Formats: sequence, structure tokens, C-alpha cells
Amino acid sequence: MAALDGGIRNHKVEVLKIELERLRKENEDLRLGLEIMGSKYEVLQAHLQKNMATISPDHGSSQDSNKRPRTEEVSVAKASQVFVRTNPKDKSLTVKDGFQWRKYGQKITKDNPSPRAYFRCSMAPQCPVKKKVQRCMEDSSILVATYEGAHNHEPPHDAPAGGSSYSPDSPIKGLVANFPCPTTVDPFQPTVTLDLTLSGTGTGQEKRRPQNFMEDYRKSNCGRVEEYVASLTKDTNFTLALAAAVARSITDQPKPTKA
DNA sequence: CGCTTTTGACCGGCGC
DNA sequence: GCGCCGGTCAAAAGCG
Repeated sequence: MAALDGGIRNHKVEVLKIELERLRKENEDLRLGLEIMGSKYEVLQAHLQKNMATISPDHGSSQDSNKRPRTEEVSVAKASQVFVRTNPKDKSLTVKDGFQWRKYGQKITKDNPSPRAYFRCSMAPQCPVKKKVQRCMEDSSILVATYEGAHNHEPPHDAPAGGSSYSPDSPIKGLVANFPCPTTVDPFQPTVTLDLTLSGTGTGQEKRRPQNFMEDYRKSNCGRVEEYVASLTKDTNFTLALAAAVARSITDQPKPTKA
């Protein structure tokens, strides 16, 4: 009996070893994939910058380019995103960041089944700051708050009546800390907008996403990794981690010298 | 009663 | 030119 037990135990150890080896290999492949994606993203970013450069210089010369600035340009220049993990059961789209917000609209967008809520800062009558809040498509417990503009008044010192557990002197940092990934974005500092919905379900959105390197990568690489990517796109944690990594790679990049 | 939220309508940009 | 889509408006309802 004891020998049988020992045999079973040895077998289990063997299985665990194999599993460990497999996970290690998988980890290696993932790292490789991430590196490739990162480099692809840099290429795309450079491409985008080049396109911007060719568009913007003759901003006043052609009539067509005289229209309002492109949304991407605006969002890169002015918007910032904050990710907040909330209770999945909590259906409200409220992000407690210490400011008072007045909701002025709600929309169902095409690329995300959850509604997007639009807020204006109501602490000061002339405050131009706007906020969009939408649940992450991959993980409904994550709220994505997009801030636009800068407050023209003092930030609140007291915690709101809701009594959330963020630090009063830096409410936003507290919020960001709730997110498992180190995407340190600050609504008062213009940063890069990060699209969390990397793994779009292919509803014709590919054309609108120059950053859809995942799709590009899938098409241009070998089948085995393709399998990994396909499975990973279904993995919420990986998607979030990847989004954070991309965000970090963007913020770590030397700022492009603007003409 | 005043403020906030909800929600359908409207508007303007953009792609085809 | 037309339709789609995101963003905003504004009237009505809800709430303290």
C-alpha cells in the first residue's frame, strides 16, 4: 500500500514537473510575443507620427484640412485614462475621484456593449473638464474613465460623501492603485489615451484602429504562436496586462519632437 | 424647490 | 449624398 502511495506521489511529481516545464515554455513564448508586439507597435507609432507630420504642416493651406482637429490628435494631447476596479455587481458608472460630476448623457457605443456615461465637472460653473466612463469590454469589473481638459479650480480636500478609501491628498493615485497594472495616468497631466479594447470582436473596427497590432501580428506570424494569441485574447488578465505594458512602452518612449 | 439623472432627439464629422 | 456613429442638448422624472 505504501509503495502504491509512493508511486502515485512520484507520478504526481512528474506531472507537476511537466506542467511546470510547459508553463515555463509558455511564459517564454509569451514574452517573445510581447516583444514582437511591442516592436510592431513602435513601427506603427512611427508610421502614425509620420502621417501626422504630413497632415499637420499645411494645416491652413488646404480647405479639407481646415476642419476640426482629428480626434486622435486631441485625445493624445488632452485626454487621459484612469482604470478603476469596481465591484462587478455594482452597475453604476460612478468613479469616485473626489470631484463632483454631473452626468449629461449616456450612450451605447458600437465597440462596447456596456453604456458610456458622459460627465461634466460641477464643482465650478466654468470648469471645462469632461469625463467619459465606460466598463471595460473584457472585464466588467473595470471602469475606464477618460478625462478631458484641466480643472480651473482647486481640487477638493475632503473625501466625498460616498466615503471611498482613497487618500484625500491624491485621490487619483488611489484610484489608479486599484488597477492591477501600473498604468500611472494622471487626469491633470495630459497623457496618452490607451484603448483597452485591443481584442476587438472584428465588427469592422480594424480599419479604425491603427494600433490593432494583435491582428496584424496574428496574420504575419507562425501558427503555433497564433494559437497562443487566440487564447490570450480571451484572457482578461492578459489583455489588461498587455494594455498596461503598451501604455508603459508609450510613456517610456522619448517624446517625439513636435514640429 | 432645487439639483441630479434619465433618455430620446438632434447635430456634426466621417466613411462609403 | 446618405447613413452611421459619437457627443451633446434639453425636457421630464426622480430624489432629498
